[in-house]
Amino acid sequence: MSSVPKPSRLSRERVLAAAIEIADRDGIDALTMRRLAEELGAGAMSVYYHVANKDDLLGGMVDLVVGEMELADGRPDWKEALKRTATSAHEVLLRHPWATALLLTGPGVSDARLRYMDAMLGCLRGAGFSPELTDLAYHALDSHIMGFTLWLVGISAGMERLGPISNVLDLFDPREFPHLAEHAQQHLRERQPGEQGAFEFGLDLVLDGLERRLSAAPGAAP
Amino acid sequence: MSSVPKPSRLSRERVLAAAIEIADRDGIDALTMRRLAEELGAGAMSVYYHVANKDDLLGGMVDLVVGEMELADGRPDWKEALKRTATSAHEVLLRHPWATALLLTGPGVSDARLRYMDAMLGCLRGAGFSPELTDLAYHALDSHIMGFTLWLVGISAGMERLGPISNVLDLFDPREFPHLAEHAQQHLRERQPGEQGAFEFGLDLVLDGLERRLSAAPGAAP
DNA sequence: ACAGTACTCGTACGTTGTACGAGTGTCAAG
DNA sequence: CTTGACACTCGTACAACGTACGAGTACTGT
Repeated sequence: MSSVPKPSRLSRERVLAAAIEIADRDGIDALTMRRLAEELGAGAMSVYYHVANKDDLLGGMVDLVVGEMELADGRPDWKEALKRTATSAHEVLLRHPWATALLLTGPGVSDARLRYMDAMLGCLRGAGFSPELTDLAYHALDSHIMGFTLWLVGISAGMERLGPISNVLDLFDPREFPHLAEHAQQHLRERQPGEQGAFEFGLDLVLDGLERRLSAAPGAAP
Repeated sequence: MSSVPKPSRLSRERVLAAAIEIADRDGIDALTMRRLAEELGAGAMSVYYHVANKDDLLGGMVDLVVGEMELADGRPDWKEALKRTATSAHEVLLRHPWATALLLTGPGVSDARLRYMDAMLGCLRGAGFSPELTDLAYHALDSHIMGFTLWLVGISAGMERLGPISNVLDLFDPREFPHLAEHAQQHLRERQPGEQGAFEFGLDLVLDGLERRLSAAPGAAP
């Protein structure tokens, strides 16, 4: 009768979507197989027909998240192209704060991940980087994207746990850690624009450095 | 009779040391409260007298690991000083592969961590960076250290899971991901020196960029 | 109508973190 | 020596987790 499967029927897509919703809303620890099944209005074990096990579930979720990222294209301005993918990846990962840790510690690499990597590598090679430099550049960029994002979601989670305000100076003695005190006050001055700026600052640092390395030793023309 | 507590008595130090040993040897997943107690020759619940709960245990472990890291000092060559802390942190984290993820996702900041941060911030301020630039520089450096290290331990673990050799080209179609294939072969050319070089490459990228930003806008003399 | 396939789910098991409270040893004061 | 307080150990028990197993149900093509 129904050409579209009734909402009571499950599917891998519905399972993954519900799992992502739970993780986004209540955190990755709240994502239980039973809780996921409940959200889907199904029995606990029904999920296992569409997903091999929890690792497979997590892998599928990460896959979808990575799929949201904008791929590096072959526009003439390679720095701009890389900046766009990097910023896109950063923003996507901030939308799904649980994903970054999974991406870095997860078991396997998904197809979407391979596509993302390949696009970035292609962008670098197209810009004239040698295979060796491309390799190094890729890891420098990826480290910054992942490292910065993971740090940001980490302290965001920490902030929430500590309550709304909780004077920062209660956490440590400004006498013992004078530079840290200054650093904390620095962070309280600006809000979101400051954090975003920090990501782009480090990104520009890496990109500018890469540009200099490129002009110092341009790749051999094939 | 015994001035030194008998080895059958536990202590927070003995508990944390045993926990780190288990995590280093068998991975963080093998670290169970029961397994830890067994290693200590004690009953499962005895551990809880010296440690509030598992989070406290993990926090204490991370604290010890961070304590191993070489602090940034005030030597005249600030780039060299930062390179030393960064490399030290990288090496320490490679000795304890489980620690990086905990450091970035863990609940609270420990005293050792605060000391480490303060030393690095102090080094930057001493080099003449303004508070704003110091803030940005610190996060750029930290992101690279953590991001690169976490990526490295991640793929190391992944490699072990995949078995000894397992031709890389079996993982994806070189036709579909040509740049990725080149990247993989690039990685197989050199061994350990290549990976270490990649960390220092990204580090130099950041440090060189910071030096340029510094000379472009030197900090105000206090 | 029937066989087969696709899918659902109730029950049950092993493992985990840890709350609870009863035990043991040591030591200072009476 | 007795007594009580304290520091510390640990056996039992429970709730929550991932998931193996197999019986149940619904849909499909013949």
